[in-house]
Amino acid sequence: MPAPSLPGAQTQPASAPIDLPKTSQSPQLLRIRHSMSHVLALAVQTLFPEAKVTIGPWTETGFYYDFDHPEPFTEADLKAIKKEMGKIIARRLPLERIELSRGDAEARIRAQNEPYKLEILAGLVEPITLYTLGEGWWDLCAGPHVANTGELNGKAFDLESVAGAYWRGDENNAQLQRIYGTAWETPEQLAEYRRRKQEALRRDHRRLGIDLDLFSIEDEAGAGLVFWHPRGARIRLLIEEFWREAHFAADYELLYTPHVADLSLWQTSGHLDFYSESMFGPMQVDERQFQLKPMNCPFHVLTYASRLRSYRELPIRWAELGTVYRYERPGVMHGLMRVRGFTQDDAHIFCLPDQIGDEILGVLNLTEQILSTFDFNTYEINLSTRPEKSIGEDGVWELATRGLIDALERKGWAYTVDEGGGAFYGPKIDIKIEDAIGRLWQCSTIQLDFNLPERFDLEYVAADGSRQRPIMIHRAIFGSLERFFAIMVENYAGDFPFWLAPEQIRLLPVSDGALEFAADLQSKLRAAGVRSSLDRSGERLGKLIRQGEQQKIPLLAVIGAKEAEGGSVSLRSRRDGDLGTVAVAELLSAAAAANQQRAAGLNLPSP
RNA sequence: GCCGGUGUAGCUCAGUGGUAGAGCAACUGAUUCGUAAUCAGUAGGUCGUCGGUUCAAGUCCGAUCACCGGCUCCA
Repeated sequence: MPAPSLPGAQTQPASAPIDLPKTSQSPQLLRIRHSMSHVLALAVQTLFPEAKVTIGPWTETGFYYDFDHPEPFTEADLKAIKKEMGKIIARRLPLERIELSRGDAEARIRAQNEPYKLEILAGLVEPITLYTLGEGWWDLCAGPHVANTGELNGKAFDLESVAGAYWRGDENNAQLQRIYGTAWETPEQLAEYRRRKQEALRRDHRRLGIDLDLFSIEDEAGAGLVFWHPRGARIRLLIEEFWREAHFAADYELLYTPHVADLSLWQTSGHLDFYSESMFGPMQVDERQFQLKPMNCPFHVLTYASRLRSYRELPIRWAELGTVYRYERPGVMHGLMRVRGFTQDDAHIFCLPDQIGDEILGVLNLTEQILSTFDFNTYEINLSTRPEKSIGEDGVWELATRGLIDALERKGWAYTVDEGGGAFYGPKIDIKIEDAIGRLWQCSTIQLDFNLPERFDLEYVAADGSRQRPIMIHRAIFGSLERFFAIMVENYAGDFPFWLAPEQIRLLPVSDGALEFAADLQSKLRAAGVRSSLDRSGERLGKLIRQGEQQKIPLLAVIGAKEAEGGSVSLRSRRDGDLGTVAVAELLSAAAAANQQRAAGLNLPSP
């Protein structure tokens, strides 16, 4: 019997997964998508002659085109446009490249009355090229394109959505209407693309957050403020416990600092000058103004400055799970990914200049250890160097940048360099992780800071008795716990490894006769530090199993008369299927060991 | 903040100006059951919020809040 298709069931592709080429990896696909955007523009101007064209590039999965059109495009319009595009493709219209002078191009654009094209022309260097599409329609374009629309597959494209977009990406400019589309070489690729979109939807942490009762965001409390429900809170606690353990092992100390502080602190730090738009407003308390903290760094800096420091103390490594609040504009919040209150796994290292390399290497090792525990094993590393507008002396920048490179090379991690991409106060390393469906997420960041030690006049006493400025390193591994949690939920699709599951084992009595034995087993599990629940609903086994699977419980333990008598359970694993009969003693020790080792599943002795 | 869309039961959704609905979940009862849904019953709503039009508003209009898809932003 085929497996029933259920919301909670794993969706497996029927055959081998189809490889989906990215535009940047396939010259032919690039031509297809580029031409497809011209076909879209022609279709729109055929149906809506008053629409003005602007730009229409390819994207990694398709293409879009921005139009200036007074009436918003509707879903029905999209359907009509798609139909018109189909007709254009079927006519096998040629696309021809024409090279012309600036004057000729300008004359042609004026004849068509396309104001945006005129603006684009002003920024182009000769030779100017345009591409025709059939008779009469053309667009300023560098290409390349397919030779004729017969190379486009009328069954391998779709229009996906309409969105607002600003002319030249500037919110002070006119708002245009962007039509997004996707296009592929074959209908099979389109189907696979749709399947992957479905898969991303299935993994959406906002969906899973509701289904698995992990967290919520409450209207009455405000947008972007997270309520962790018991199951989500338990997972977060497990993450935090592991994080603390790893930090102590890496010779960090932990800090707790206030959530608010006198506004002057943010004047000293400089945040008020260039960050105030992202801060919650100040509050008046007694005679002083207080500020909800958008960052933890000034607090760690104050802690450092609380007494005189010797060079013998350095490096100092202080970490804090610090909850910060930042004002995000309405309309930008997104589940747990972008919120107004979140917890950073922040740490600051104060060290001597010649300790930079070792310290950065230590951070890289700790980062790898922590991320790989959540099955993120593929990284993309970026090194950002000194920008034009920056503070600090050349020698310090060079020393610091060399320290970062030195650490990356000792770690053996390949990286790309973003010249001039650093912050004004120091160079940095950003780490992106790849998830189970190939998406990249930037979580970890390591930044050197020459600014804050200066502003707060941080010092240590050197060997010769002189006062020197320490080097400050900011680093976060998860970045934001909320956001990392969301990424992790989507990476696992809600199927948490055993050690992270809020409910690890659900005990399912076949009938009420097994309840007593099950209750006894539950207290044994609790004593062993294993999280379990006992279903007393009296429902039939089939239903209990269905519910357990839908709630993605890692282990279901069926308990009937047989098991009660033999002191065992019949185990069913969400990842590995039926595990057969397991003695209670074995279950207890295997489950406790799995927790201890932070394992994905139990290691049971073979039967 | 900007463009477009959506707010009806815990969840998914139906309801085209005239008595607020379904499925699942919940609760109660019966059933005591062996690996993805037992049966029956009960309860659950200021239709996001505020204002307006109308004899009458879930439905039409306005404002507002939130969410969704984007844009912009994210030292």
